[in-house]
Amino acid sequence: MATGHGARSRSGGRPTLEEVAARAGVGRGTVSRVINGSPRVSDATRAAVEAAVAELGYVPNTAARALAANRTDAIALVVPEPETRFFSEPYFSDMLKGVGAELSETEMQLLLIFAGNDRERRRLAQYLAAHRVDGVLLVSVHADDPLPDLLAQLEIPAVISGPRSAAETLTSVDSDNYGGGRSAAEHLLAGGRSRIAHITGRLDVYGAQRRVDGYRDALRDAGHEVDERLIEAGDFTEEGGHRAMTKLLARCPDLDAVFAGSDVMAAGARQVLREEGRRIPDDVALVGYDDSAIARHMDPPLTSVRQPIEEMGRRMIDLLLEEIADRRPAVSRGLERRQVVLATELVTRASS
Amino acid sequence: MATGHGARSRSGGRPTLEEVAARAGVGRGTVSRVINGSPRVSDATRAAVEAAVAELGYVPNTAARALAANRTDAIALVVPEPETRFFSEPYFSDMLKGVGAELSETEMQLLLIFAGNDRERRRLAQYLAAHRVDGVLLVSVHADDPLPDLLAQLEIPAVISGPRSAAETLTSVDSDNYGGGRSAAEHLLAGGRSRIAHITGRLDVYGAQRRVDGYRDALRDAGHEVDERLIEAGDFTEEGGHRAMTKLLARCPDLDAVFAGSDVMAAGARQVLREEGRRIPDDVALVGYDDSAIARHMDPPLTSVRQPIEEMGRRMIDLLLEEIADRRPAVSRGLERRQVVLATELVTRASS
DNA sequence: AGGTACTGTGGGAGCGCTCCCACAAGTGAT
DNA sequence: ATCACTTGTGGGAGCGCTCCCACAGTACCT
Repeated sequence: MATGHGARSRSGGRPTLEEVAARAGVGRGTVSRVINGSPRVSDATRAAVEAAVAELGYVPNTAARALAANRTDAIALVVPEPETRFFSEPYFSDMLKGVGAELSETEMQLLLIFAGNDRERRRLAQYLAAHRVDGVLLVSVHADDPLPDLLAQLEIPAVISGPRSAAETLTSVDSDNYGGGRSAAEHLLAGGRSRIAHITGRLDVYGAQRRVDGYRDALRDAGHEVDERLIEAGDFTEEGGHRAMTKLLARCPDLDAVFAGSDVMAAGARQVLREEGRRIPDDVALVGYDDSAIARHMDPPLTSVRQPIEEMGRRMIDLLLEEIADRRPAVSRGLERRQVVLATELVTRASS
Repeated sequence: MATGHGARSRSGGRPTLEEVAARAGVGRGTVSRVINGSPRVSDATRAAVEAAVAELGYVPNTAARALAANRTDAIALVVPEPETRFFSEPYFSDMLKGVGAELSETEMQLLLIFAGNDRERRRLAQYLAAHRVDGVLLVSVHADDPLPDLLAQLEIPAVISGPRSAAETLTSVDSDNYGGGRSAAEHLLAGGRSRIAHITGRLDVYGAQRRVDGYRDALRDAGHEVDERLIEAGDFTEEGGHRAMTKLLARCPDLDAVFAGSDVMAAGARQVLREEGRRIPDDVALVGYDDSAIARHMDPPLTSVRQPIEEMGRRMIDLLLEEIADRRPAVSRGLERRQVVLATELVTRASS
């Protein structure tokens, strides 16, 4: 029965484009043009359509649009880590803040996807294969992660937050880890320290390596020889910092400064120093990395290298949106790989 | 050009249902049945279709499915708080863990949506109006939040994690706050304490009120009269706990126990007690709520009421999926409102 | 033999949008 | 007046699915 031959059916009574068109006395195409902000519409028509949209409370059907236009208006922030780490590290929350801020300017929707274990990874692969997002933001990727290659194979635009190596093929955004490491060491040198130890981050993280490089070059350029016994590998955890500091102190009791590759590791190191009766900064100066909340609340407050993480998030979105916009014949891809590097800043506090 | 009259077009060369059907030598409908696990397919046909799916690497097009079936296979976890709180409170991370675990059994996708400020709230309203999710999980909702009503109006299935009041109309999952408050007080009474103070949570949070109720009833049932001067309102923050403890101590110097409405507030209270030279638990016994990481690491370790938050997340998903499944004529809605309450558990440590 | 029922299957008719071609109407040069 | 553009507009033809009706085939009763 019924006059209706489609409209007003299953979708829960929501108005459709067609209904808006009828109401405004124009064609379907014209309404579509107004909705999508095409300039090829006269002012009068536009006004009429907008009125009809408002009266009917029209909201476009995303599924129909996605089907017809072959895009989803959604991007995913993929975290190849268990939820736990995501929540415990301020890095992610800052990044998310920047991403969210930049994205709120657009119509894009952000999905947060964790891929910490095999099961989750398989789901993610399915998800990506179904092209349920227009692009992907990848944070905290280890050197041997296959995810970037999967993304490339599926031809899904992606931006990575820390390149996996100097030869990273994906578009990437990073802070200047080399410069950060360098400035930390230079600051300690300028303070008259000469036996400067370094607790590194996980060395399969490219950024951690770069910090070491910066530290080395700063010492060398100041005319010091780099004493390898003053370098000890950590793993970004507090326990790791604790362990490394213990070893360093045993090996080089004469050290007068420590540059830790993260604030959390600095906290671990501080505990050892205190237990051993070394005063900070009088006996040993301490510098961290990240300028996280820990740094401000530490006793004494910790000098630390600040990374513009929020800004990184914003830039990642910018780049990703660009990549999505000019998705064109695969030919021009990969040639002009883009790497953005943002400056770090040393925040000086009482620990040095 | 082209034999194709549709298939093999814009979608980036991904195989379609039709192509799978051709390959398997069956009709479109049959393939659809196999994909969706309908029992009305013969074993031989099913095998043939599955083979074709595997060979072609077929993955259903979500947009097309959503359009045709009027569902999205996605649900949203809506957090009406700024990101910051979300990250700083273990409550959310535990909840997310439970939710994720339960959801990984299904094909449903989880979206995390923050609605901490007006702008984000408007976006969320748009999002919900567009019916981009099949259901919503609501956590940490204040008494006067309009979100639940919006959801009801849009007829979107929703489950709330802490009811706004005893008269909550939405399906809800909660822990037994009354029982938790009661067990904390009973524990202190059993330990021979008689002047038991209580630092409450924000009283516009229903659960916080219920904890007070439990505390009151426990004292009353033990034959004590409730001294209102022993009750002071906090706000779930450490500073709030600090303030409240200061007032309580000034008002009732003879108190011999404190039940704080959260571990974080207990931490604030502990600091005051220590500064005032009260030994824990010798002079004053202390009990918290949440059994968070803080409780275990406090000095002395804090007795606390554990809520099964992960389990709550799982139950919320169960209920939501049910509601989505039997979405039927609005008539049967709202009548049988469902409230699940999970038991709490007192974890005894050295502070009491 | 006819009826009734159920099982398995094919394929038409949408879902609500975007894309794009066709075309009317206006503008200005020839 | 003619031609060549430009601007604005309508609507057909899909996008890849699900839903459901129709129907062939088989089985089991009368």
